[in-house]
Amino acid sequence: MDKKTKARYEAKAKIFKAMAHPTRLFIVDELSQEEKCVCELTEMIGSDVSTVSKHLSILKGAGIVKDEKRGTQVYYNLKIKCVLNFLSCVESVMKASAKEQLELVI
Amino acid sequence: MDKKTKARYEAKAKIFKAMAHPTRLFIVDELSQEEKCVCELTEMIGSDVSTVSKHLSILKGAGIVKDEKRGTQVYYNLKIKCVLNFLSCVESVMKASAKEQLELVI
DNA sequence: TGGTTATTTTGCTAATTTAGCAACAAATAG
DNA sequence: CTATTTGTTGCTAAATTAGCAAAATAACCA
Repeated sequence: MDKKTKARYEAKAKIFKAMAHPTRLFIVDELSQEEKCVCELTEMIGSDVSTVSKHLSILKGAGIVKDEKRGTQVYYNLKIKCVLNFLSCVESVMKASAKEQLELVI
Repeated sequence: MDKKTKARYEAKAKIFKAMAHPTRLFIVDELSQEEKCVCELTEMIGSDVSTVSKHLSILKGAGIVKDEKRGTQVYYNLKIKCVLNFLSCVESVMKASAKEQLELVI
């Protein structure tokens, strides 16, 4: 595998990694409906603000969300809508696995 | 967040995590074209067989690929085709980020 | 049976990721 | 200017993951 191809796979993996955390998937889901400030997300999630802020900066670094400061608050928006398609596929993976499991038992 | 919802996000995250590695993305890409045995993938990837086998078992555990033993060899197949749609979205995330970067420089 | 090939499992260490407290920074209100 | 609200950053401990190497398992053939 040449260097460029390898670098491309690494870059793609980084984006998957950014989504590969339950809290961050929750954030993406919430932001798909409407923008939210860090404080709102923090309350929903129930972790420390610093933890939530860090999750958001990972999503931002991956180019998945964007932020906008308004007054003392920072609002986050979903930047790339197609990531939602990921989620429906993931659900179909889950369904297929569950179905198989079930068939093993029956 | 209730227990069930939390568990669902964790399950989804697991699937993302399974894809969140350059080698595993490469494997998914290769398998999208045609089935391959562990030995073929190992040669392409250039890591230790044990490492490749572990990557494959992670993809299998996530329900993304399936295996089939034929003689002494184990062939792997892509089970869920829609994961390929992920990849095109990931590419659009990458393009958008690169474009932004470029605009900062110009 | 014994030896060979293909794959998986296990043991181990190094590297990465995560959570949350505490300190710091920015914007605003009084 | 000082206090308050909101977020970010630095740091540490705990948990997870990666990858090599050695041992174990399985199928095949002489």
